[in-house]
Amino acid sequence: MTHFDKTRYNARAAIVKALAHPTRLFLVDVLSMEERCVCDLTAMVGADISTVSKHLSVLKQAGLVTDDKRGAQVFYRLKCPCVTHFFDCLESVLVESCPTSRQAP
Amino acid sequence: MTHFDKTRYNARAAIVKALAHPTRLFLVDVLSMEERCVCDLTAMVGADISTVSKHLSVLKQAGLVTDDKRGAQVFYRLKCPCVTHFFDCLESVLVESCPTSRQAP
DNA sequence: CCATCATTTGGCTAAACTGCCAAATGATGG
DNA sequence: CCATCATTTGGCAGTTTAGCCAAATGATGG
Repeated sequence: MTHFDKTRYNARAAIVKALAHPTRLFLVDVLSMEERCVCDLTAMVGADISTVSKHLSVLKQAGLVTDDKRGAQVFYRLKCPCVTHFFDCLESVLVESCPTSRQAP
Repeated sequence: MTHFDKTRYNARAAIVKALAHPTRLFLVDVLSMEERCVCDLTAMVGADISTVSKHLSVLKQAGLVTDDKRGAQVFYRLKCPCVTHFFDCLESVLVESCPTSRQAP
């Protein structure tokens, strides 16, 4: 693995790490539909608002979402819609490894 | 977020977590080409063999790879080829967030 | 059997991550 | 200005993760 490779895989891993939490996956899923303010997201997640704010900042730092302050509220939205394809792939991995999905007989 | 949702996002996060490490992303990338034994992978990664073995077992437990013992060697291969699409998506996120890629003027 | 090669497992320390509370910051409307 | 609402930041305790070494397991070939 060359130095160039290391740099590349580190960059990729930074993005994957940002997604590697159930709450953050949920946030990405919600934001893929439409933008939302932090208080709405907090209500949906059901955790402390500071916790949700930190999760959002992780996603933001990874370049996955952007925020937009309007009045006292901050609205977040998904920056890269392609992230949604992630979920299709995740589901197919889940189906693959799920004991109920058998190979053809 | 319902209990069902929580379960679903936990399951997805388990897979994403398994990918959330540069070495494991590298392993998936290599294995997407062809199967490899642990010693080959270890040489490519350039870490202790026990470290690589543990990374592989993380990927295996997440259902991303399978292994196959032939003689004294263990060969790993990618179980779900769709994971490769991940990388395309990751790259586009990187391009998006890269300062050198500007918006249309 | 024994030595050897390939791999996994146990264990340990350092580092990173989570989630909550409390406090700070910022905007809004008297 | 002051009180209030929305959000972020600091900080702490508990949990998880990473990577190395050493030891255990498993197959192979005398």
